[in-house]
Amino acid sequence: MTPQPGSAGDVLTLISAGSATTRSDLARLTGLARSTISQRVDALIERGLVEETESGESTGGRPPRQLRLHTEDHAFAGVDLGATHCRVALMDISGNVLAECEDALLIGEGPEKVLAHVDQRLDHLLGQAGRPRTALRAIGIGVPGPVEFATGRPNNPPIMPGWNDYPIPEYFEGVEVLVDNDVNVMALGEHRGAFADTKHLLFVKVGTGIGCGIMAAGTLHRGAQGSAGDIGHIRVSGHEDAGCRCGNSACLEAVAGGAAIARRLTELGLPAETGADVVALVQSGNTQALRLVREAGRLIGEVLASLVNFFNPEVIVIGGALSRVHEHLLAGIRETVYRRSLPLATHHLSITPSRTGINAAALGAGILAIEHYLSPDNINRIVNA
Amino acid sequence: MTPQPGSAGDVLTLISAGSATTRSDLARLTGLARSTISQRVDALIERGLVEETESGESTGGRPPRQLRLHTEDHAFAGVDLGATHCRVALMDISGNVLAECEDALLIGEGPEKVLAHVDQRLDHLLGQAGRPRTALRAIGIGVPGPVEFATGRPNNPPIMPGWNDYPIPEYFEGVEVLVDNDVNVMALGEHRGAFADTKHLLFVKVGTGIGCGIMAAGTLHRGAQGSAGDIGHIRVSGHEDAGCRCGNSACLEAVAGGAAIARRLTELGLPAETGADVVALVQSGNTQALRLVREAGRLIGEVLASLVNFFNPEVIVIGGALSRVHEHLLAGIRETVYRRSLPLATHHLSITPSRTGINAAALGAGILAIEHYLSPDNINRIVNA
DNA sequence: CCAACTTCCGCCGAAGATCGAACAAAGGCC
DNA sequence: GGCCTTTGTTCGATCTTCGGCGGAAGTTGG
Repeated sequence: MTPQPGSAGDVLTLISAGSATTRSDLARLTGLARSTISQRVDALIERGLVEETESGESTGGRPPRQLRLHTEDHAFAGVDLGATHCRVALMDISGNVLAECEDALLIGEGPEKVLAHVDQRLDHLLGQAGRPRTALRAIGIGVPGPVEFATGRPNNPPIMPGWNDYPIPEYFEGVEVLVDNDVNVMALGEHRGAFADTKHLLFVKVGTGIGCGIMAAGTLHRGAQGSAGDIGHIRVSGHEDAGCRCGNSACLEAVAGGAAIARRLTELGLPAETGADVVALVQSGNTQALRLVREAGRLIGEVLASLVNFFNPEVIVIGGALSRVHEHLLAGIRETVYRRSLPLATHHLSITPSRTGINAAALGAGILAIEHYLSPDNINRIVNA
Repeated sequence: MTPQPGSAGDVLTLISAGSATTRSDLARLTGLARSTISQRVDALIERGLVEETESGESTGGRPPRQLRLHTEDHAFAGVDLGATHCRVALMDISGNVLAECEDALLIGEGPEKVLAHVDQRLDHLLGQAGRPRTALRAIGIGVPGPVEFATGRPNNPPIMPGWNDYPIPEYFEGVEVLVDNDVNVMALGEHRGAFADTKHLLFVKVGTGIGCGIMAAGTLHRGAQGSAGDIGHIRVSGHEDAGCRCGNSACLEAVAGGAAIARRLTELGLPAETGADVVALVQSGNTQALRLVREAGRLIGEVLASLVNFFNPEVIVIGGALSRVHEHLLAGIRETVYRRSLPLATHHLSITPSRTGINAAALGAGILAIEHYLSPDNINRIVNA
């Protein structure tokens, strides 16, 4: 229950985080005797979790033997299930992608069909990477709807017919499965990949709909029912006429989501259906589309301005399909946030486009799986077994 | 760094939280041998942190000796500094109030004068409780403005002239001092006092201004600059004409804060200046005042509806001066939140008035001090010294 | 009222974990 | 090549923890 540094799990955490690459580092960081560290490292090597690489640079004495995660024996999968697609990334224990794939897949087909597809893809990718199925330690899955994280069951998801309360982890046998909302895993992936030393971060996904993943104190904030971050249905002023699929009106998503922009473009005589169509129009230089995207940015910025006052994040990352035209979206967002939020909160705030891009969700889901496996508790269990 | 249950600090945490009251409980909860537990408990008793009380109920065998925090040798202070008042509560280590006092005090007098006043009050209360100054282990202070928690320095506080960047802890020698925003300590006090098993809670203070304390995963979320929870300057729709002291317009505080309501009542020919005046008018049955309070509730509810979608708390507690007429305020808040937030987030959400009342801040500040002192790390340091 | 049973708690030898000193290894520096 | 620095291992000493035993202090049942 208390920080008492020194278990094998802690040692591995330090190696995994890159905080320590040699036995001496570990001794210094943990305060343990060098002999004790050696013993811990030996145990980790014996379990195939750590390996020694070439000797490092000498600093005037014997050069230290470098340590790193042993990347051969284990595999992890990150699965990104969207409304109409499925991406799977196979990763090694240090987060490198070994193989990945993407196909069209309708989530509305229901859990059995979709998960069977995922399972088959997993086998395929494992074969491609030359690793046996038994190497697969954990799977992370991001789904487009709220999930009860502890059980991996979707919780009344609006766009996942047939999935309500379906126990996704039970479908896969012999592997640990973690299921979370897609925006949450994107936030996790972005945080670990690009902003690891940031404590409080918001990841805003602007696609067909609008959602937000929340990193608070370095961990995902999921809220009481796992529905935290559902900012798509926050009301924006001056759009009472815009009805939303949720039954209310003036929801952010109903005026600034990709679908909403597409609809308004269609009304202007520019046929568009999806966020991708909007992006295409903007990239073709259409000024109407550009104006609408920037206006959407302002509306999103209005909501984010409130959330900046409330949550006081260090970084806001903008991702999702529409972030492909992020310069215009960001212009609107920044303009509003910096005008409407308190100076203290905005002074050190940065608002940036996603760095992980299209694969954000799959990578984040994989990281969710890896971090679960590498958690000190789990490692101690493995080492002491 | 890892949960490795068993240090003296952990044992004390279990006793303090009431999770364990006997040595057997401790052995069961920690998984340590009974003999080891006895040794830990002995050390804690020797340091004057734990004491044995009467034997408990027998369950068929020898009755266990009950353990509890030793409340005699230590004292902690919680200080609530408002714009115009100062409350100090002296508490024992288990959070019971030994003595308290309240006086009018203008925070604008500046740190030296105000802190000298606090110091004198502390001596007075210690005398009243019959404890020497040396018994005072830690002081928690809540101030009406943003604070850099790590250093205890106010950060550009708007209503605390002369306090900017003043290192409050250094004023007190030989005692640990923790300084935080007043709303934060109120949230902490309310959480520990009434909603200890709640993970995510918002405490909304409606007084002259409007602020919010955030408990996320059982701990205070302070944000990157310690300005999290500053919801008073979130924009509400349809009140563009209402100018706010922050320079923007349509801020929640400028339309629904106690000062704003008082101003509007004055315009209606009902002279009022402060939140207390508003409360008095409502309690006297004035329908104009009642209408305005309810309307203020709706506006606050509009903002909270957004935050419920974003943060997904289990409980929202309403406190502050205006919560004395909470039935009317809450009616407006509930009405709007339940209409505008997503069903998943509101289904198990409860919105209730504060239970700790007028002393919320002083109690919360005291709890901040006590929890700091009782933190496993600190206790281990004390026991191993 | 007393014996049998249950639970609690301290004592103590055994087992295990950690430490630190000494030593070996491997490079840099002159 | 000799000396210095840093790294890593070996090994006995020390400290911690465990768990069995017995005494303490109750309840239960005849």
